[in-house]
Amino acid sequence: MALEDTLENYYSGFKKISLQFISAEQFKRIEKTSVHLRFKKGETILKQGHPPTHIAFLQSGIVKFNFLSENGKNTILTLVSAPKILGGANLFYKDNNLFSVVAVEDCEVFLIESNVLFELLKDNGRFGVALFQLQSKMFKRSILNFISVANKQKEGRIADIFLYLLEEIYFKPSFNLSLTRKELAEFACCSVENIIMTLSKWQQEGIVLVSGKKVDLKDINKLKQISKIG
Amino acid sequence: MALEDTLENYYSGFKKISLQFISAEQFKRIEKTSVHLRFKKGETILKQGHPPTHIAFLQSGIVKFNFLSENGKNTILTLVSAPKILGGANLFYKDNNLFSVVAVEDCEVFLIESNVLFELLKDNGRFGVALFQLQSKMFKRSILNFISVANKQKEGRIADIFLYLLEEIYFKPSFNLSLTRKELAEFACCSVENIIMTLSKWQQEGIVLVSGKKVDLKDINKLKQISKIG
DNA sequence: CATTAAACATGGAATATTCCATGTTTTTTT
DNA sequence: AAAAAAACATGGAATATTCCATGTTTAATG
Repeated sequence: MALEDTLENYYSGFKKISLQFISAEQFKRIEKTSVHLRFKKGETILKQGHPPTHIAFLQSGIVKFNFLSENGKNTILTLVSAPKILGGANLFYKDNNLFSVVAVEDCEVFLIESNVLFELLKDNGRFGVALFQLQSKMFKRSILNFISVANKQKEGRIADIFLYLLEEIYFKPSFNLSLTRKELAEFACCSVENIIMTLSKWQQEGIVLVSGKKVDLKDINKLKQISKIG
Repeated sequence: MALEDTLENYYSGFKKISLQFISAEQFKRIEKTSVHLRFKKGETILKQGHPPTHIAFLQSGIVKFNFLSENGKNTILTLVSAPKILGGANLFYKDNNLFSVVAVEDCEVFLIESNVLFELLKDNGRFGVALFQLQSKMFKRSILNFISVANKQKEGRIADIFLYLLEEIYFKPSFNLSLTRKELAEFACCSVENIIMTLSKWQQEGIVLVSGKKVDLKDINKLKQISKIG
């Protein structure tokens, strides 16, 4: 297989979406000023506070959106799996990046210069609307998660993030968790102890089967019920 | 003053923004299918769960973004003062409205058919980007508020919403509160008692002067400090 | 203007959550 | 492979928050 073909596969997701709205020629302009990169688990792709010089298209892997508060506390705003356009609230926002994007699994990323994409959007309303819609859809889940955090107590919140992992990240009830207990706590906005105790409790009740990073959601209806009660 | 002139003033804010990006002729297309409405305090402008048939441009007044959870709990996602384009996450999102928009002060609203605006955006990338940026800016504060709710405890959260009221709604330290204590609680995600007790405490400490709906933020630096500590 | 409902206010009991101490297991580094 | 560091796990004390009971004030309604 020629190098060209391999590269082709790298950004095929983004290219496929783009070519629905812009010409091959216009896409070449994006290609020329873009780079393909691999990030290892734990590496930062976009950094909070930095100027939004790049938009990232996530080709493969899983990333977390990380917000570091003044008081040093970390919050995971959302977790996202490929293929997705990243850049988040930063995408169309002119200020410095509101949050960091960090790999929680090895990732392949297509880094696009934001001003190049931006210029293209000005003459391609449909493309802009499409990208905006992709963003909005992604953030809807994030907003719902926040509402969960705001209104429910720990069990309901933890149930919500496991349902999120099932429905948006792993797509099956049995998976190898990419997040540590600490990260789960940062996602559900509770203490690490809450995560551990709740998982132990659910294990005893037969709702989940947990062993280290291995997770098996045994009773999804029960999880949904816990989520609903709050 | 002729009726025409009066109407002109009604949607001047939106017209002014729009004409930077689209032609007068194109704006006429929006005008034709749009209506101007007044909403009294408490009335719902856009309803959660309804199809997103309209986008609202808020000409004057103050509105809250209301989310009603399955368990019956209400959350105020954000508070917004005119002039602003509403529609929220709904604006570019195809699903039914994610939340309600409700007047907390008497409002003047320009209701635009979303498919008309949408069609226009397809041929006017700059206009779309401008609207998207307005949205993103509005939601940035909302995201920061959520992070506050998720990470800080009640005093820090309540400090944050009063700083928000100062910086984004009333623009001066002394104002007539549009929200009830219950609504403040729904905004800060705590109990009504927390709001009342905290205000009493701050009153005694000379940080604020509260008497019914009248609020005077006496020591803004102290509020910022409370916000920072969490 | 009397009546009713809603909003405001206070304090203590009940509950939820975090913090801390301690120990084990797993992963990473040398 | 040993040592160090990080992650995982448990339970009780300390703290934060909500819930409940009760009463007052303010706003809405017939």
